Amino acid sequence: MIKKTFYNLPEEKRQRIIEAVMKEFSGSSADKVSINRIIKIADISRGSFYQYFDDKVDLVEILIGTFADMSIDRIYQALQSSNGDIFYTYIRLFDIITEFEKDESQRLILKNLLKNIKANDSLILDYLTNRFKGFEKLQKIEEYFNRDILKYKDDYDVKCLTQILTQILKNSIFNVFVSGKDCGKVRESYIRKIEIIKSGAIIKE
Amino acid sequence: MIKKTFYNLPEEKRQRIIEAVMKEFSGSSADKVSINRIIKIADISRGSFYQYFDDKVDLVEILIGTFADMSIDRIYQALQSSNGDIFYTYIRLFDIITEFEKDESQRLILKNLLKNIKANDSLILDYLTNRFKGFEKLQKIEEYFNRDILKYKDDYDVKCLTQILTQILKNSIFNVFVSGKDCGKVRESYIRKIEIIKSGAIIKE
DNA sequence: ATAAAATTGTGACAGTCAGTCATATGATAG
DNA sequence: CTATCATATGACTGACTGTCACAATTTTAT
Repeated sequence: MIKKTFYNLPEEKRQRIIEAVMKEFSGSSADKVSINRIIKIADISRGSFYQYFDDKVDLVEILIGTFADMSIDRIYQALQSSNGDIFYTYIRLFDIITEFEKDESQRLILKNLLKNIKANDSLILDYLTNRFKGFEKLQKIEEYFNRDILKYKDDYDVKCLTQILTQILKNSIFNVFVSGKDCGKVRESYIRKIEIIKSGAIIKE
Repeated sequence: MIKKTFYNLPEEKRQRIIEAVMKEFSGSSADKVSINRIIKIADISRGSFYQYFDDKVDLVEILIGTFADMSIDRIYQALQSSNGDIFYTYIRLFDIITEFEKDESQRLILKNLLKNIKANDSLILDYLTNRFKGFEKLQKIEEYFNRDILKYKDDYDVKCLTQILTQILKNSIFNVFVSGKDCGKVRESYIRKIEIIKSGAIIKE
């Protein structure tokens, strides 16, 4: 948990720390990140660091929060404009997240961040979902989806479907940022997968 | 890379080390595993350890290899007996892997192993796929699947389909071992997801 | 059998790290 | 002016990994 002392800090100092964290994370993957180096770069004392943060996890939270802040408006907009089409929404999500690939610094930070994230960690997408919970009108992303076009309509089915799509999205994002695969090709394969999920893999008899 | 010196070791000593590794991994998650403790338990010197292994990664390889060895026969059998039904095969894979949940020690090791595995790490399933490459007659698991019942038949489509199924399988395995969710419930949801992928999520018009 | 060479074993050591704690400094209020 | 509270500091502890010069052992050659 990021402590309240961090938010009490004068803007200048807080920014200095955030920048040091970003610098460290663009050079080392999450498990190699050194608090020693960060306090050196940010020019704060060891004791101070532990007065602001519990541990490295807090630093990850800062970074993910930063990325989330940068894209939350566009995601909100994508949800609004998709008219409840769950498949279209997931394609838009991919595009919004891979926007970060264009900025070299952001790409590196995301790479190092994702590289060592635990396999079942919630990460950005779930972080965003949590953020959305704060929105008055939304409880879950799922509620956005128009069920009229879906074959299965009860909550359990919709949940299964979003879980499948989220898994495929996560995996594609990893292929782009961590494995460094060509974004266009990954997108192509991602869309193909969505198509399969949409219309089914077996022939109708 | 596990060094050849490790395999030159007398059986007794090698077993002592493997047991020490298993003991350590059943008590600590992969990132907390201590080489110090392992060499103490196995009663070998620090220098020796580094003559057998490069680093912790090798220990993970030992363990995954052990689990793979335990299940490879059953997986091979499952592939043979499924008559090329890719969906049935993936359900069998889930069942074979979750067998390990019944043994408390194996459950703990797998939990600690999976907990910190990098999100896009190959893991057991891919490890097994690689093993299969060693088999004379097999190149990839995919070649086992009968494409006649599939709507899409070219290589690209089959690859996309197996990737989707593998992702869903991985996620379900994590839910069982790491998140500690009820195996029966996870299985139910896993089968539901396979059903959706199989027959499609949208209504036919 | 003996010497030489290759392999394996050893633990002290250097360098790094995270987290703690007694103490110092600064700010605020009575 | 002093008491209280919030913040800052860096030395310190204990733990960790990977290395290296040297010792012991086994293998090979003579």
